[in-house]
Amino acid sequence: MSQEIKQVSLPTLRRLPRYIQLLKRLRREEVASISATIIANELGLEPIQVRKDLSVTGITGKPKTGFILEELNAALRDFLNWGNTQDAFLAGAGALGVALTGYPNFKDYGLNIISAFDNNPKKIGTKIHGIEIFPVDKIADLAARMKVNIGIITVPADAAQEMADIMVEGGIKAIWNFAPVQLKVPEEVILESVSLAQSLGVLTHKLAFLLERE
Amino acid sequence: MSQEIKQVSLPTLRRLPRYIQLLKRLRREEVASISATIIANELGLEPIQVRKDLSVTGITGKPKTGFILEELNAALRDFLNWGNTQDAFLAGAGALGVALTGYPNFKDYGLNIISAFDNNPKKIGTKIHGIEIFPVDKIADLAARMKVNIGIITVPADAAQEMADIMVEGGIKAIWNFAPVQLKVPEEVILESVSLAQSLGVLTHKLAFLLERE
DNA sequence: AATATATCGATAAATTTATATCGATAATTA
DNA sequence: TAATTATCGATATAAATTTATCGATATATT
Repeated sequence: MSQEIKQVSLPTLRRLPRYIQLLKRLRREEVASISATIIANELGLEPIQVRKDLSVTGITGKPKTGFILEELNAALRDFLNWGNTQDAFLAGAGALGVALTGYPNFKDYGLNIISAFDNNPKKIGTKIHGIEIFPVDKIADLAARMKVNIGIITVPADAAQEMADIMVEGGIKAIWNFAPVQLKVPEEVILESVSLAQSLGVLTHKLAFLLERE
Repeated sequence: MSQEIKQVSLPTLRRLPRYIQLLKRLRREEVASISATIIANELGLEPIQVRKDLSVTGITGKPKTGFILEELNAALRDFLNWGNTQDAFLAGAGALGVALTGYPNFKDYGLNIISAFDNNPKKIGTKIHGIEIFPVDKIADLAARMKVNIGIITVPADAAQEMADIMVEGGIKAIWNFAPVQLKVPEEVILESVSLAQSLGVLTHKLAFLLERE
């Protein structure tokens, strides 16, 4: 991590998208305002925690009624910079890569995958969900020229570090890693990993514990 | 969460799979023993933290050399119950579902997807990665009869809660949710969610912060 | 108009989690 | 064989995070 003036704690930051998800549903139900109490109930949190989390966005609520939904939504999205869509490259057009390019909600999350990359000659030149696939060795050059800031890694574990290096070389500033390895990147590069193993480990351990007690 | 005698903290539990991943690589390099110091260096953690984490498995190391790799690996996998593969149902044979069924490493993580379920009549009866697709309304009955403990949800957000309800009805004890919603399940059911939005939110916020300072 | 109620937001306390300290010990080196 | 070094593991401290308390205030109710 960089020398960032850590203003908001990671646990708080991680909860913010959950609030947005909830608001998305409530907007459809045309709710006008919402209190921290209700949010907490919906998400299984404590009202105090919700209030504290929301305060990082600078928003203020009103006693008795809570927060104006649209205002809160805007404040959260602004804090995560989701209104300001960033272009991204995706490396690895396998099943997971294809799934990600087809995910319809990323535009709401401030992410726009503009190109995919793969080593498989059969895939190069083809399109997945309207996104063209280029050879992997073009990543660095294209990223630099197009000033792409985000790189998504969906290649197998043993190719992931090389892919990260290429992305860094191309000036990519943030890597979203789906490969099951710990990548090494320079301090100033943001690295965020989605680890299925991590999540599954929590589940299997708890399940084992549960089954044991039966 | 249940009334579980919380022995191991969630942060620790979440790090355990990372240790296993590292060991997987080191095993191929035929390393015989490894110290907490080295593990910490590889994963960007503190040696003390690693030692404390590993201690939950009951393993002990030797001064100067550390832990015997195979022993450590076994202890970690045993703690997560990864040696004891559990059958799982997957609901939602879309792109993400397909990607998950094709993921080759789940068998190492104690997970075995045995059947998939979908509402699309065109998909029913077909196979993905050797796994047959059944109609969604069969989930509860089949889960109960086959004593399947794990359900994986990869359906769209608005169908996810219904799917969770069906799984619970079928006696499924642990749900691995990939839909971007907060599911409501009975207290005794384990719920573990993979939230792309959460992870992406951390990334986009940090990136915005970084770009702002340039 | 007065009272009751739900909620906010600031400050304080409690809890959890991470890190530091240090004696003991196995391997290595002099 | 003695001294040195790296590491473990137990205990203690520090830091981060969550939860509690409480006065203030906007809305609803009597």
